[in-house]
Amino acid sequence: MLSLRSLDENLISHIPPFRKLERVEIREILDAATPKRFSAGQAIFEEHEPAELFFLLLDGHVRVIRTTASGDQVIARHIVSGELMGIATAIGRTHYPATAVAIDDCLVLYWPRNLWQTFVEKYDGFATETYKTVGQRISEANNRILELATQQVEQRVARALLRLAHQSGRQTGEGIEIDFPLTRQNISEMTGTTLYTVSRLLSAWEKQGIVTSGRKKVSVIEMGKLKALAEFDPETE
Amino acid sequence: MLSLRSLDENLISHIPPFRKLERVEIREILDAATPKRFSAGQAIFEEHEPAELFFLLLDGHVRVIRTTASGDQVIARHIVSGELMGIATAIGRTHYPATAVAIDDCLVLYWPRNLWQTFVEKYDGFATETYKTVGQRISEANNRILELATQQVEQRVARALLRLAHQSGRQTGEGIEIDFPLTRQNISEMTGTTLYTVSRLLSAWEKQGIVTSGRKKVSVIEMGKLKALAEFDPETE
DNA sequence: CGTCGTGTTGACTGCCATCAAAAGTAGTGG
DNA sequence: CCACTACTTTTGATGGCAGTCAACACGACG
Repeated sequence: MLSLRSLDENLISHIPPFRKLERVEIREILDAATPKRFSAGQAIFEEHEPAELFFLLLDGHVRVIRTTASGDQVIARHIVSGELMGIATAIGRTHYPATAVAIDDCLVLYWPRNLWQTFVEKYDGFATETYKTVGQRISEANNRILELATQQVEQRVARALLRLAHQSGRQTGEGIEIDFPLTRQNISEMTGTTLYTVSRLLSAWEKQGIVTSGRKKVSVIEMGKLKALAEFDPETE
Repeated sequence: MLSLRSLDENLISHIPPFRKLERVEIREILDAATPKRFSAGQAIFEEHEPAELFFLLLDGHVRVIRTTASGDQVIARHIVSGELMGIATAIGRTHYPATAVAIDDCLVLYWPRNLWQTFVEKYDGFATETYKTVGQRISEANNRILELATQQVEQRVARALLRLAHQSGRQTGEGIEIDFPLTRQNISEMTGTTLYTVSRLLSAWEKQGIVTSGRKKVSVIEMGKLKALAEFDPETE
């Protein structure tokens, strides 16, 4: 675990938005930052709150959640270490559009909103890199729309697992384990289905040796077969 | 219809990204622009093409479409006059993420990609306003994900119609008519359903006096009732 | 050892996709 | 002006995917 005291330049020098900066500049940025720990389950910021701060996740995993009027939850995305979050202000939003919850113990840095403008103007490459991030998130969102609109539940769940394995996977003896706690319910909230259906799919896949799973744990064993399921198109069959 | 010759400052002076600019600046921007007409059905730019240009729609309606590997189409959004489009470059994309097709006859202005950077740096408010636009599109995308993941087809179609009526509605004697050609198939591609289901819904609603519809035409008569359908939540009933 | 959160499985249901066929609407050219 | 064609829309019949409900099993943790 990273310590609160060791805010040295190496911490963020390799992260895209800061990569092109001089050590002095990184020093400035770190001096302006406040580090904070969040323990598993704690909310880092809440939907509809004024976006006073923006964050950089240094360690841990964060789930970004939106809730409907009727109480359904949808997981918008997962944030892994090295990513910025709560950057509503970058895109002209004054309030957070979603809630961010620490999945495991997290270490974040944060800055007041008004420093965003400074960073953009003062630090070369910061704007470009963060807008690239924004662009990627738009793409992701549009891809999800495409999936939800055109694919079957089985394909969507397969894709979700592939993305998680790719993004937060840890190689183990057996296969690739998703390295944060993940319930059937969580998966259903990522894919617009129910925990029952996810449970049935995982059971079936486990029988075929494609995945193994336990309580809040999922590992992908046969990447290839899972990819096949994700790309399977009943029309062309 | 606007003429190609009448590129005077009033054309764009009221549009958000340009609103704060001096007449001289607007003149510069217009002098750098190329106007072009597209007739109904023509593609303005295509998915996966390098994003060499960015556009401003001056008149007409544009549909933004994505196509899956299996040939399904999804309508990402509609663009109405006064909106920028093809601004992939703003968010660090080098290629267009979707295809834009003229729904009716359209008049657009376009600029080469490399002028984007100039606009952002030189013209005050341009960056802020366009990033606000980007932010709105992210919100829209996330809202659609929420809808697709949690709502029934009926609610999604109701919402889609409400949005269209709001965005491109024209008050008529009877109600609010969506002022561009719109088929059942189009609506189904906006909502992730089939043209059959949309047809059934519209028929049912027409019997209840909520909408009227004809070939490629839909009008909303009873806004209130349609809103009720859009918000109806089986769980709280 | 009891409790609570999580996961599994079976039975049932219903929404909505799919398929098929026919009717309505524009636009075209003879 | 009408026949012809292409597209759009409607409606019925059918079936299946996946949601819902219920009951139970399992594991973690105090």
